[in-house]
Amino acid sequence: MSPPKSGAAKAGDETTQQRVLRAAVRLFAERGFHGTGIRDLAAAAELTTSTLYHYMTNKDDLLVEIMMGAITPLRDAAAAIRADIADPATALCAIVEHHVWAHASDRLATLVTDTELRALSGDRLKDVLTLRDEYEGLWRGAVEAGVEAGVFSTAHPNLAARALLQMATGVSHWFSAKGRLKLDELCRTYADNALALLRATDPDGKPLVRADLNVPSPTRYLSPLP
Amino acid sequence: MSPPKSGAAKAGDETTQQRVLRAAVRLFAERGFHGTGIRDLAAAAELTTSTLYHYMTNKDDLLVEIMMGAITPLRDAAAAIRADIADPATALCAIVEHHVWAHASDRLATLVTDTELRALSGDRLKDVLTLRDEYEGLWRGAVEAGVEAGVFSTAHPNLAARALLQMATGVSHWFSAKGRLKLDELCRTYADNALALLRATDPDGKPLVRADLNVPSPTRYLSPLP
DNA sequence: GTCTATATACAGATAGAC
DNA sequence: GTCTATCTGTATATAGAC
Repeated sequence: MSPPKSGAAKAGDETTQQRVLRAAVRLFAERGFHGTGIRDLAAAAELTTSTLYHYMTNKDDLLVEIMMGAITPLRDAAAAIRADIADPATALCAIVEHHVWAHASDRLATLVTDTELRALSGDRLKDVLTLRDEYEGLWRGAVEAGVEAGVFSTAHPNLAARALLQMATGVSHWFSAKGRLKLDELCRTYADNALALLRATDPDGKPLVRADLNVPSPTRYLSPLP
Repeated sequence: MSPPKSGAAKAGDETTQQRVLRAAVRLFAERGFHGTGIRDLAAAAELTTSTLYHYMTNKDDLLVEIMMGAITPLRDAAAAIRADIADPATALCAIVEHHVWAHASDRLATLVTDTELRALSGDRLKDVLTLRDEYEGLWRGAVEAGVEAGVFSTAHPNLAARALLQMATGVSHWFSAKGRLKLDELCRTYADNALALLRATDPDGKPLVRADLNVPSPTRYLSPLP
């Protein structure tokens, strides 16, 4: 009930915890988890190391927090898309586009999530892996649904799903908002690439392209921010 | 001229330097470069830390050596394929298959190469990046050649090339020789996926599949081992 | 909530005997 | 070529005053 002592006054202001998370995401992405020291982290968040420990329990848990925060909305969005959209080609496009959109617009957090799994072990690793496996399962399911419906044609559906996922995840390695390519055009192109790779066809056997479909905007399935 | 004091007697034996490299590849892949200590490295190579330094200059250069050793043969093979094979679809398949073959059969070294670039800086980073950019350029060129010949159809050839490369590189994250999928079948599937993604067609406009082509074996373009 | 100061362990790398 | 011993710096994390 009492007003906060510092910051967080106006809406849109960043809490100290968010500042810590943002600094960690940037440094973990630039230098890697083990390449980032507590002192680097504290300096980037403009805190002393002791104060830093007031806002986190330890470095490992900070990484888990970043990863969970990146994967959970992806899984929720993919689950919602599969529940909402019956047409396999449209659903797959929506999943691909949401994934690409997230990896481009939250590039560093997704990059950390995809590259620092080996820094974790034990229960922390298990928790993140469980979530990630759920998410991958939704991709596999989307591909399989299309194969069963006769819309997709691929010799190894599971292999294709993994290939598509890794292709789309790669966006976080190079995307720049300053580049020539607009975000929505990028998403559409990856959806088209996915349909092509799966040799998607309409009932007449004609190759299916994204423009034939009514794919919802990638921002449609945003999770409410914490 | 004098016989070596220890090991390296019979052909097929491993020199101490090779043992160091092998240990480094395994540990860097498992724990990451910064997650691997000099002591871990020495223990894995069954040496003391001092003796380890007799076989390497320092940890950074060891990483560079691993990366160069992984990328150089890939670049050489892709360059040879582009020089040898005029047909764009066949050349692209050969490049994809060689890449997948290398990433599956030398999984850990390629994984390290693809994930630890950020551990390098300065000239060391520049050297590796130069080589990697050359390699990526060969992929781009192969895709563009097919687009210009009217064999491939894609809205963003450069984007497609990068997507294909990242898709194929992903193999090093999960492949296991013990799995059900045979290596040659894996290579063929990725080549087919690549043709599909590029919407490759024959002169009659019929979708092209890998079985229509005369693709050389991935082992055809092996570099002689050092 | 924020600080100074520090505990304790380990990092990469080397000296110098044999 | 291999060893024991060690240098020097930095790692994560905490104690305890304010």
